[in-house]
Amino acid sequence: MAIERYNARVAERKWQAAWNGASVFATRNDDPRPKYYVLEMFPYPSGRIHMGHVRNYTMGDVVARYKRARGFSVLHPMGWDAFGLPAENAAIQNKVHPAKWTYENIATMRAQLKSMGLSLDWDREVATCSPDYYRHQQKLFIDFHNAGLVYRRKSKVNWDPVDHTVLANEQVIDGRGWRSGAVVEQRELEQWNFRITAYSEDLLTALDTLDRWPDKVRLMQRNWIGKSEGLKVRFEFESRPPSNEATIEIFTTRPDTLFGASFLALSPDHPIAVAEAAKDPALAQFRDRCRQMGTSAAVLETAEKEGYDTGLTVKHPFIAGKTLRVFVANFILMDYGTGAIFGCPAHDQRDLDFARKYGLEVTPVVLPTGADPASFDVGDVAYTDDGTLYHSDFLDGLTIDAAKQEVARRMESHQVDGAPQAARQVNYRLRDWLISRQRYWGCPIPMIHCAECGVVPVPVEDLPVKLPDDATFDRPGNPLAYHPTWKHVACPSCGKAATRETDTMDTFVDSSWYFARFTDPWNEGLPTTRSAVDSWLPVTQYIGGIEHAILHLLYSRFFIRAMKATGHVAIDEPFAGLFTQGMVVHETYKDASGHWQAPADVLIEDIGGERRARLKADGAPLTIGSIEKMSKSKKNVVDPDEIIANWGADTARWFMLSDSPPDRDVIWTEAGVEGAHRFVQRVWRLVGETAELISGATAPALAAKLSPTAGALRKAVHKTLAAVEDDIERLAFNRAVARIYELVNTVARLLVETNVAADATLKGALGEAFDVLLQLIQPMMPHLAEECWATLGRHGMLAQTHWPAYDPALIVDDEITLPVQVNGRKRGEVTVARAAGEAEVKAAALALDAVRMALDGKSPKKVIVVPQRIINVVA
RNA sequence: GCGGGCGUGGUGAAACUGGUAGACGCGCUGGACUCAAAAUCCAGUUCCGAAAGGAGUGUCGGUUCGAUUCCGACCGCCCGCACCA
Repeated sequence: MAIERYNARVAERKWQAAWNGASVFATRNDDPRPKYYVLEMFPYPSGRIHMGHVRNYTMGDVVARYKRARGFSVLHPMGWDAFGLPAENAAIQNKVHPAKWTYENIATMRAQLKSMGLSLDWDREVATCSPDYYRHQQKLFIDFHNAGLVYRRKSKVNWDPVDHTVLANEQVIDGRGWRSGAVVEQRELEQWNFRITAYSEDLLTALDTLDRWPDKVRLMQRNWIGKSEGLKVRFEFESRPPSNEATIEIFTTRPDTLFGASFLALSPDHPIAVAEAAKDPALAQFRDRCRQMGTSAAVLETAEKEGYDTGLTVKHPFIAGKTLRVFVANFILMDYGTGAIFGCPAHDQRDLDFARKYGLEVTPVVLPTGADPASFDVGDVAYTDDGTLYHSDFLDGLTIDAAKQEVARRMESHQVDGAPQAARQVNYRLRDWLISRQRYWGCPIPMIHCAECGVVPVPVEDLPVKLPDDATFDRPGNPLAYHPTWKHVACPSCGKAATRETDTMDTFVDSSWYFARFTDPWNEGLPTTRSAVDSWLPVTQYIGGIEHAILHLLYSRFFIRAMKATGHVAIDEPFAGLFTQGMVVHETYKDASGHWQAPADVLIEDIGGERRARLKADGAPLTIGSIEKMSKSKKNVVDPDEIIANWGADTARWFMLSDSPPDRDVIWTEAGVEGAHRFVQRVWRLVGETAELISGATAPALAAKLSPTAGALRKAVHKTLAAVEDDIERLAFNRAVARIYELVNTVARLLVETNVAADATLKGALGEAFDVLLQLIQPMMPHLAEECWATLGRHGMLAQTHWPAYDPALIVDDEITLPVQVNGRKRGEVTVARAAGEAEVKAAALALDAVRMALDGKSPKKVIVVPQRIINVVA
């Protein structure tokens, strides 16, 4: 009987409709079963989904379907990170309103995601650009404001001259805007900030509780927060400067090296530097030069340390009569520590470079262990390792740590100009989160500026502050600011004419709480419903790209803390489990004139074992380039729509899971897709060939005494079941796939080699094998699994079926085969009873020909028997 | 510069806490079926060697009965941060 090929196009549409019709994936908040919240990072509606989405959402869907089958009430929602610049750029370039552009993209991408057969609860869909969503974000903003977590301040900002907007520090990469790539300029503007630094310490220490996060991400966040403990030290001026300060305060993490101090350096933006510059034109000039210097990594690396001697001097705190010159230096940052340092050239490379350039004294004060104090000297490399203090008076002989303590102790109790000379200080690299954006397509900041009352929050009953529909995009700058009427309102406090805040929020705000909104997106009155949000959060398993290791994940952690402080949630952390998946990469192809060519237009041939590429259209030879992340610029993209149309969603899903470990990059290849599709057809064919044979033969036959073949099959089936469970729990999808291949190979071989019809117990075992196999495949290839399930005449939909339990008795063997090594090299193997004692195992091993030959009549020095594992004979 | 990670066949990769290196996939080779092709099925496929045997997880050393796994040095690649005092 010929079996028709599996028609993915027809079957996938059919089952998607069937799941939808039965609302299989709609999740109820009042479901009493244990909850499991699996979430993939929601997409930006850029136009079409790409292969990265396919990989991300396939992984999440495997987890969702598996956990559902395991009896959990699974929340698996989807939404749209829908505000942002591309919509506004489209408005400028194509004269289409950002809302229209965005919602059309959403419609396209929703259809694409649905064609993948994802088990999503679409009833909970949210789009961050909808007033139904952002009204609640405005409420959160006001609550944060009232709790002191939002403030406005004039600050030097990173200004993107192409996008005409302010960027957060995190959005400046190598001195360029993260989206536009334009060199960022410095400007002073009144900006709204979230006080993320209020949680610096908590965000840092709580990383230790996130034991289901990758170490790498936790380390990145730890470094980003950048805690350092040190001392703020006040140096007394020898002579008061014209600005009339008595002291300069510096920050140091190395107070132990104070006896090696040879100068002080101030940031060009330090108040004293500014004040001095007002009277010293040369210093003013120097400051201008510093400001013009770029901030890109390339510039900084090559930039020389430069300083300007202010002529001011300060007293050394411990060495009577010693004075230090005060420089303004280009390498001192104003926004870290106090914007001033003391330089100890012997033990800091930058200070050393500076000292050598300006002929300043270099006195080593830390002696490496074992070095000779008489001869130890620092050349052009500062000594920054451990050692013992010397040349340091009362610190001599102390360790670095002890010296730090001693200096702090003495200075804390010593008064200078009416205050302690030093105070212990913890510094963080983390800065507050600047959220003001001068753009239209974002969540309006719900504040009103009144000449009388100052800055007043919009009353909650007036929310949302909606974006005007009739904005225009024909000139640069913020469309909200030059809209003729939108910003003019009455002050909520005094009723007089006032203006709205025209800044909108950074889109990272939108994505900082969407996972909470999913728990009850129907609540019109409040951002969250406490009973829902507290029972669903934290997200059990969050899956997304490593590129969000800092920004999105740190902001979300801050947001949950702020939402807790304002009574919107009870939890401490948003994501209990985090998984960062690798990228989808592809070969690149270039034609003779250096233009990139798309994989769809390329023909790959194997000529004499060498892969060659030609253009499909005219056969022109192409160069095969390196494997890189799929990107439009290199044209090495594969369109998910085409793959799904040609091969089916299940083939795409299976390939995404099978080839590489999920946290590593996966190389998309045509051959790999063909292989995946071959497997789809193979399963279908096996089911088709066997359906009639095993119909009606299941459990009853198993009760009888099994034939050896049937018994062996059952063992294989249950072992695979146990192993795949374990693999999916660890998100080791590639291993699960390999085990499923093995099981299918076993079944296929059995069908070829055995007359199944003659063995009733084997029919039963085979029936069970297919039931289990389809269940194992279901999370990964749900349509195929359903179609096969129906073909076998099983009842109901697989998507609603409970996961089978493996029989623990079947996954252990009565007899085991142990490798036998001689001197650590395998020489043979012995098969013994599982329960065999050490003596018996040893005897069996020594009886092996290979072992006897190796021993050559002598008795072994030692025989190591590792139970259930291995025997090693030491000759 | 600082911090972290990774180097396994032709190739994507397996090998849980030290215990049979290369499971599974791709590719390739041979065979069956076919007038032929596609599809499918069977067999083989780390390297050297006809075989017996030997070598082998970036390189060199160490610990161990036993090392892809642990330790040290080096080489190469990747990622994050970066004048953070």
